[in-house]
Amino acid sequence: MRKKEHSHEQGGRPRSELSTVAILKATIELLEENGYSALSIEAIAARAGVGKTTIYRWWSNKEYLLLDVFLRVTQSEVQFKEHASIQQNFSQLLISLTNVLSSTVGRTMLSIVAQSGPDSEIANKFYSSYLQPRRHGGKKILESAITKGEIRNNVILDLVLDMLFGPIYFRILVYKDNPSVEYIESLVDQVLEGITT
Amino acid sequence: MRKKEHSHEQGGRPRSELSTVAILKATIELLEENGYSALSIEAIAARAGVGKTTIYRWWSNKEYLLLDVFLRVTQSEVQFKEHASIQQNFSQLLISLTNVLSSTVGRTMLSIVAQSGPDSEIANKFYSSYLQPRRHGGKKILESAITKGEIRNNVILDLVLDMLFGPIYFRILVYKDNPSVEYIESLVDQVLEGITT
Amino acid sequence: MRKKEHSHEQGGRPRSELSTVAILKATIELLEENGYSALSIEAIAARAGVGKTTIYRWWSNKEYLLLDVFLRVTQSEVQFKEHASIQQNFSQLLISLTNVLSSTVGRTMLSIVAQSGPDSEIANKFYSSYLQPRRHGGKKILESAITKGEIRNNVILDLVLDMLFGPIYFRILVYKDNPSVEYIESLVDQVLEGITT
Amino acid sequence: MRKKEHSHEQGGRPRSELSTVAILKATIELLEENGYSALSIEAIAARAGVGKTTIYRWWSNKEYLLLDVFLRVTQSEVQFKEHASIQQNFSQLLISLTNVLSSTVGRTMLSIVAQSGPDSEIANKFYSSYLQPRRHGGKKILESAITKGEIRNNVILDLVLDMLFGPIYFRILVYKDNPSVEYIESLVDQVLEGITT
DNA sequence: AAATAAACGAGACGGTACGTCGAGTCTTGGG
DNA sequence: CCCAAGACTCGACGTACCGTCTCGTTTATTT
Repeated sequence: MRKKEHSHEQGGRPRSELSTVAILKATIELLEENGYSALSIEAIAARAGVGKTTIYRWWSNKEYLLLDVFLRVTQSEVQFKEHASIQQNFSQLLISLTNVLSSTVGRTMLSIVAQSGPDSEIANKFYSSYLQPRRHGGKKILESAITKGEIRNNVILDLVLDMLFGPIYFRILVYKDNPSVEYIESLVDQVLEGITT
Repeated sequence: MRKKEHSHEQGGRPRSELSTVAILKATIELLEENGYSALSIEAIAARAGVGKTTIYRWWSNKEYLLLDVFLRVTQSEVQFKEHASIQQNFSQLLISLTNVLSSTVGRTMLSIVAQSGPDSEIANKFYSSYLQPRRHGGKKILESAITKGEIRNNVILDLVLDMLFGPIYFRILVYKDNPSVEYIESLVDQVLEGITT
Repeated sequence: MRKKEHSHEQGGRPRSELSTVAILKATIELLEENGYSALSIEAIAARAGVGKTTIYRWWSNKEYLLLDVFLRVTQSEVQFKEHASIQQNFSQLLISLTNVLSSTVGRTMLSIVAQSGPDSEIANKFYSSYLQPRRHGGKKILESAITKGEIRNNVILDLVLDMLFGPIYFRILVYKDNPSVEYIESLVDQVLEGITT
Repeated sequence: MRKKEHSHEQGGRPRSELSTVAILKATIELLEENGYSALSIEAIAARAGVGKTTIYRWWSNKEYLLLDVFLRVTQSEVQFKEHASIQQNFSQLLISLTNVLSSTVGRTMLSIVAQSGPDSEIANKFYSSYLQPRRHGGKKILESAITKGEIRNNVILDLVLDMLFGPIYFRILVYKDNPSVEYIESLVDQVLEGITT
């Protein structure tokens, strides 16, 4: 489970922002250098010049630490442009997703989720904080297009979204072949082919 | 790397089939009971009534052991029926794939692949022994349909295959929601929608 | 080589005296019960209720541990009584030596030294911490007797000391027949026979 | 315990002298190269080009193998010259003893004996095959001298022998300082000093 | 200013599992 | 029946990290 929120209402030394940043920085560095399997809390603490206790005080374990790193690194907005075409909107969404997930931190985060069990809190945090917003953005694009009559109104939205997102995850996670912009555009075109009016 | 092939041409006690089977059996049992993260070579050896050395003699590490377990469990044929419809052929292919990959061993194997680096030998073995054959089966179905004129001849085969396989992997690996038969049939229908003549 | 001295000047949890004592106690117990050859660090750790790491943190290996046990057990003074006779002084020295070396810990320590190479650090520690002081005590007795004119002044001191100590070690180490008080007194008498004026 | 005698009366392949010699040779070589603690049956078998089984068929363990090596290497006679002086007889006896025991094999054998328990079969074999004969030789020298009236007839023979042998073992085993010829001659002189008429 | 209180670095602690080594045994085929 | 080869079970090795636990110290807020 995740660490209890520490409030700081009645006295005591406040949490050190310096340490926090050093820890996150060390985590990313060591991850890039040696990969997730070789990543140890002890090494992070040493590199960050921090006691192990400080890490455990704020994060329950490596996975929560990685989740935090991931979320801090990828705090970009999900924007949806009303005036752009469906293709453009989807391409932009998927390209930004690909950029994030094909980074070292992104791939690591994905593989943690893949590793985790069905009701894992970490996976749920990842869904609600990262995945759902992007998926919701995709849904908005589709609904807007249906309203405009550009897309058939009898399509199963979740299925269509899976056809758009699924191949991206698949190529990154399983095939280790990060999708190019051309790939993404072809994918969007091909999916739209089957659902346009 | 993988263990060197041990030949048994001149002399020496032959490899014990009994031990081999006991190891594989113990691995599956412990995996089902406690999950991959709690799976240790020591526990496998103890459960199998086998020395640790015997495990390390034949498998470099847990991952190769799991790969071996996976491949022995899933040695089914990829059949392709000429007379069945494209829908039927694809549905059958994806249903069988889903059954395998959503099992405990299957999901574990997938997450090992997800965890592994880009040029991992383990991932390559998994591709060539399991993934490629299924994908090749899918390609054959498509090509046959193109020859029959049922599918447009300007579609990008690999992309279409990604649209079929991708969502399956995605739901199993990331969403932990194993695809139902209905889901798979809808998926096949929706993909075909965009590529039929 | 021996473990580096750990100081505890700035920070860190201090070394646990409880664990240290438990380890030394367990070592002695297991040694008495099963002998040195059956003595394992794992068993000591288990018996002492201590992690193996804690043992390895403070002692490089079984031999240093045994040396430490030996020295803590045998921290007796080497006293030399001016008013007693040479015979009495030597008998007392050799009896106390025999008592120590014919104990389980003592014999074990001796056999470790016997086993060790010519420039072994462990043997040197044993010499300087235990052997040399007793030998020095013997030398003092001889020199005092020479001054008093009771012993010829042309004897080779080291040789005489070897004639006193050698038989003791020999009987304990090789013949496994611990010298009795009578044996020691006869030995002292016989040696003195050849060197008195 | 020691290996049962293998008779070779009713057929079967006879014991290979070649293998036996190769094993003994390999044992000595590896002992000289790396010391006793690093000496393993596996290494001996490999160096000798011999199966481990062959070693275990004829020797119960490393210690018996070493004993065998020792006895084969030191199969010299204990001669006693009637016409030589007591000094000369003892010096010769102790010098030859020193030469044997200060060799690598000799020191190893001694330390095995030192290590062993009080009723160890290996130690007993060593006594009866090697030590007792030399000691008996020493006793004969003393008795002959008493008969001749050169030595007092009230000395305790075993004690005198201990005073001669003890220092030698002591210096080799504990002090790792092999006695020189001069040392031995001084020792013999000093001991005789106390027992001559 | 003093007292309180929490966070900090350091690092020792009990554990678990690792991957390796060697012991002594067993099982082949071959001499 | 011996032998080389080599796989077997078993037990211990010494190492790496885990997550927890003291320490003495530092940095705030509250009295």
